[in-house]
Amino acid sequence: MGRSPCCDQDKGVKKGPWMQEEDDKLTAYINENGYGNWRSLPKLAGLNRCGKSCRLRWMNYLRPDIRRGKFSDEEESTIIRLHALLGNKWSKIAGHLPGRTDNEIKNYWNTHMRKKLLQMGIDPMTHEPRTNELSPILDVSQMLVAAINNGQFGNNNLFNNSTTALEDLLKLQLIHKMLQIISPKAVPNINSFNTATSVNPKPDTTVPHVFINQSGITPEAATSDLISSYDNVWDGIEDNQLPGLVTVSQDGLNASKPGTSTTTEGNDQTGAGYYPDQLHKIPSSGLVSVSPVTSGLNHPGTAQHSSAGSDVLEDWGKFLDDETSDSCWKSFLDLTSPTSSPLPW
DNA sequence: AATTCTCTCAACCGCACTTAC
DNA sequence: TGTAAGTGCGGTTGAGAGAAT
Repeated sequence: MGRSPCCDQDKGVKKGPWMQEEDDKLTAYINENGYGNWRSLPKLAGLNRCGKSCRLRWMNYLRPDIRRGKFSDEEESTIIRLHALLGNKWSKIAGHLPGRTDNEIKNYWNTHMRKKLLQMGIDPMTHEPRTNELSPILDVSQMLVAAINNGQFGNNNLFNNSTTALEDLLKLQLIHKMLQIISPKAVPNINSFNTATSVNPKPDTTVPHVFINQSGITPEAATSDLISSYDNVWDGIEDNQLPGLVTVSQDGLNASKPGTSTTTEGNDQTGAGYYPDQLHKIPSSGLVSVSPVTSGLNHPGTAQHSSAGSDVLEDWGKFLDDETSDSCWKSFLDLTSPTSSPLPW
């Protein structure tokens, strides 16, 4: 079905800014009769306007419950979180902000908040750190790859369900780094580990010691410090509590297993690497940001975009709406919500 | 004081979805 | 079931205001 022509488009109806007299006519008519059929309303109200124009004027300006003025910090935070969840669904976002119109929110986003996020190094579309800000995540994931490739986990014990203290530490550090990027003020500052030595877009896996703790603290002690810093944030961590989990295919990663050649051409050792079983399930859309364009965390250093984001969005929406959920991931999300701690913006 | 530039936001445009027949 | 009318939505535009030169 094609587009239907706009009502009265070619009948010389008035366009442009509304006059006070027109506002009065429209307000008076709707107050007395309500609104229902916008197409017929202009004629009935004595207005030489298109019905769409009348609807827009009423919805965005004349409605009595319109809230005007500067957006509050709380409203800003809400918009950011909802935009991360819903994308440019302005009317849906407006539904969560009483008195605000989709048009107003859209304008505010495009003129203020986009700039603000860009200044913070956050991509306003994906809500993910822009390339440079991903480096800490890449650092840690690269550390894992380097450690695995160089046998730092011992006799491949990552693959027989045993867990080393070092492995625990590295995993926790990876999550911690991600949380720091998402909300620097909301996560504890951990001084006991200082593993990332440089930002290296193409990690040198021939240097096995890059992840070794510089301060000499043992992995066990560092892990203990990190865990205690989060108190009960970590409580109840279990697999599969986050909607949109994907299982990373080892084959799809062009992976190399530990113990195999590290120099074979075409066998990617430089960041994509091989993910141990324990790390196969990763959030397909990041911890907080959920947008139609999702991050390719399964391949650090590349920007893999998913075209199947809608299902994940729905899952996230249901997940976040589920008040009964006691998922540990919800704890993470709550950690960044304005009700529990201030966001950096 | 005049001109130019930048920013803001109300309004428009056109597509897509829903509803009615 | 197909079609047209009605409506909603998101992207874009452009006039006006304020800032900068």
